[in-house]
Amino acid sequence: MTSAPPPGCAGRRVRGRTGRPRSPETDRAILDATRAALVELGWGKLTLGDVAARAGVAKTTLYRRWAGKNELVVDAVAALFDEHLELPDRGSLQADVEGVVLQFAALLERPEAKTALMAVVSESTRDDALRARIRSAIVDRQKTLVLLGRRRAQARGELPFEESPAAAARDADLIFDVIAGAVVHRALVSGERVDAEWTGAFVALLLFGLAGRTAT
Amino acid sequence: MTSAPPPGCAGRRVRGRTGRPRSPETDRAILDATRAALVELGWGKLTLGDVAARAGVAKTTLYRRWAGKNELVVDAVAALFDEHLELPDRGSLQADVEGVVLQFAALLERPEAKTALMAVVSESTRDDALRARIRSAIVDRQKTLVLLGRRRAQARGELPFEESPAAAARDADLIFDVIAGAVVHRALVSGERVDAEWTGAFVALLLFGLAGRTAT
Amino acid sequence: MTSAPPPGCAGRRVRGRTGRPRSPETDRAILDATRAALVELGWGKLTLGDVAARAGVAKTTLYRRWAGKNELVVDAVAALFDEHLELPDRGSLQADVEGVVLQFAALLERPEAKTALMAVVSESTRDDALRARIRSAIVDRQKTLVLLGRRRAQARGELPFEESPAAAARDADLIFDVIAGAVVHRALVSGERVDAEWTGAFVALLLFGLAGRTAT
Amino acid sequence: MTSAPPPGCAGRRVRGRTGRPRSPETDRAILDATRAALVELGWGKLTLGDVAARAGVAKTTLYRRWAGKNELVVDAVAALFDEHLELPDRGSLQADVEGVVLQFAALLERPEAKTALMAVVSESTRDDALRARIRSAIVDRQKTLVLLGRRRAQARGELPFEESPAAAARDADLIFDVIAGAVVHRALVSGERVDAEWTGAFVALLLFGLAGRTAT
DNA sequence: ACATAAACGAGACGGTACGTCTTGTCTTTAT
DNA sequence: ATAAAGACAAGACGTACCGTCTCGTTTATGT
Repeated sequence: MTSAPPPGCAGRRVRGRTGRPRSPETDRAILDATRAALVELGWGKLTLGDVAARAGVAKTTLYRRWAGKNELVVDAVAALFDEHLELPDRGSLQADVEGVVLQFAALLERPEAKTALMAVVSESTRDDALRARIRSAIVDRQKTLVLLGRRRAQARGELPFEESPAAAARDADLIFDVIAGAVVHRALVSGERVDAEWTGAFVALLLFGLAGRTAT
Repeated sequence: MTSAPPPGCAGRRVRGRTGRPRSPETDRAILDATRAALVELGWGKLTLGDVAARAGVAKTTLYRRWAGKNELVVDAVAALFDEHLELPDRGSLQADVEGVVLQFAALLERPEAKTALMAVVSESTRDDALRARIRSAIVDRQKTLVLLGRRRAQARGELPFEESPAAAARDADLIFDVIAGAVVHRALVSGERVDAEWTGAFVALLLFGLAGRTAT
Repeated sequence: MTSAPPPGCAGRRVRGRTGRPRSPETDRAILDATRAALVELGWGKLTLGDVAARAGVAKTTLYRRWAGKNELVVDAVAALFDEHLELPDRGSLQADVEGVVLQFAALLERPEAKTALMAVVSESTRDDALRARIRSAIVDRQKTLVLLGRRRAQARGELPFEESPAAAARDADLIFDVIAGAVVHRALVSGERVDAEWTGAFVALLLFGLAGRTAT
Repeated sequence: MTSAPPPGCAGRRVRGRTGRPRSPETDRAILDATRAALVELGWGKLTLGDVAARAGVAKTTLYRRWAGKNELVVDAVAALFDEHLELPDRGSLQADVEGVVLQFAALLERPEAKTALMAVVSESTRDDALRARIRSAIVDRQKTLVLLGRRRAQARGELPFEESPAAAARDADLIFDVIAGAVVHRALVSGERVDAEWTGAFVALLLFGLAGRTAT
């Protein structure tokens, strides 16, 4: 999960060849400014006029490329996920899961990710286009980690192969929601740190279950 | 989780006995109007002026009792949680968990809960007072369900007693984050329905773990 | 123009004899507070809540006695005119007029009089009741000075007796408007000081006219 | 006093050449709306939001050009003075003065002038910038009429030439305060009409003085 | 002495306007 | 054609006062 494909900013249509071309540096400057503003102001106080000023860019330019605050922030945050999530092989399913949990937790400690993630999710509950954008820019990218981890565990013999592709997909979705959900809830709703101790306890629960732990 | 203690709206200080007392009907009218406005407009478009108008109340009156949008919405949503979450004894740990998961999912399908919950969580990442308010008004109330469920399961012999109060508290927190997190993530981030099938699979995973399921 | 009749605050009706009587000190405290607030804040920023607070009195008490800002300020300012305008006999018409002009100018240098006078006049252009109140509380009191001065000048032989009472009244009104108008305009509109030099030139003009001055 | 120089609205600074220029029609629309609102509502009830709505303009646009109610109203009223005061040669000093007095009186019968003039004068007692604005926008323009009238009277031999420029200026100021003050006081404070009869008596007094009238 | 009734303080209340801010569009000049 | 600057209409923001109201308390009578 390293080389990001073009951020796919919504307003960008395939253009004719005439006219002054859009500066690609401008894209970067705006996204950087967005992240910086998120850190300082949070979602609620973030304004597009302020982002434009920070980026040294006219508001017009900003609106030419993104439809609004939501779209801009999704793109700005998506880049963070691309840069910071990966799944090196740590030799066992348990170690792999613990690794990705801690990585995800580190990401969620960044103020720009923390604030923005919940905010855009909140907005997406009333905006289908936004939900789709979040799914493709953020959720689906994370989900590949689950698929990769399972494939490795299956190769090691830690997990059985699935009976059908449909069951496999359902199961991956479930595991993804449990892992991502637990980490997000711990970090943002409960407001507690996701440290090694909690991670260990969580992965134990995930692998062996409430009942399984009892038996152990 | 039925009889709600007074909603504890923050602005209400212990006052002297002089002056006209605040009308308690006004409190209710404002909270009802807030929920109605959330359904229609969502968090982003919600306006305190609009809430005041719906409640047939002056903006001043509203600001006299709540410091802002966040505080108001937390109280308005907290009431929903109080009214709609309970844990009737269904005879087994598995049935109890499935019951509460479905109940929680039904709550999260209400548009006012959906939008508002994530929005205030997002804001709480930059506002400690708000986080405390959410914790006491929403999170802690839900957490009692976990404690109650565990006590029952222990009474039935499904779960062992904890070694220490500290360990018990840590474990309850973990279980709570896993259940609530998974349901919220499924419903709001992944945007999929939390139906009986998913619930069954999730509870199986929770009870027996990835490894345990394999063995079964 | 010394012993003021009761300030005649509008709201005071003849009451039954039971019930707690209104405190006369409260009247004074409110009028004093009004003048003090006028000095500090001016007409535009003056608020009745602030006056009440300064007087150590509840807003209700204030509204029980005066209908609003205008009425209150007229009464507060009228007292100033009562206290500060009089016409000692200085031996000649010229000296008498110069004396009253300087006295009036001194009054208009008080910030509370300055601001309040023009403000209530402005309001009175759209409020007949207020105009009547100003006339009886302020204008008529000043006008008696003109009548007194003319009587003295006639006794000295400086001015002839009028042919008819109607002509006498018209002439007194004219002289009053010229004197008061010139002083007010100089002091408040032109914003220049009314000093001995200007007063001398003005009274010379008033007595001898543009043409008469030329001849002299 | 016909062709008005640019109204000189305070907020207008010399700007760079980029950016959308301010619409000059907007200026006119706002000033017209201000006068209309003054007629209907008077100074006290006049609302900048209402003015903006009448002018079909956003409040922001209004505040971009004027600092507040006072400044706006001064400019709106100044235009009236520019349009309605002039001094055609009527052949004699007496006729000239009577003409300008009646003209000024007609102006002061307009409700927008009546209310607004005293109100801004009242505010100007606490605001030096406002006083300066009134002086340059209204007072100084009127004063030129006095200068013009005197020059004509001197040319006709009705008045002598002044000994020094300083004395000339002092004298013009005095005459201006007497004429304007008397008319304003008669019209607004005493609340009586300035008709031909009063005007005749006033101009006679002005030309010949209290003593001079007696001799005649 | 004891009721009656108004005055009084405190402060909630429904309104209205404030002056500022942000949004997304539009219009200009400059590159 | 794109960029920067900034005007613009729209409308929400949170605050301040308005004038009214509802309380509980106090202070004069009139019995």
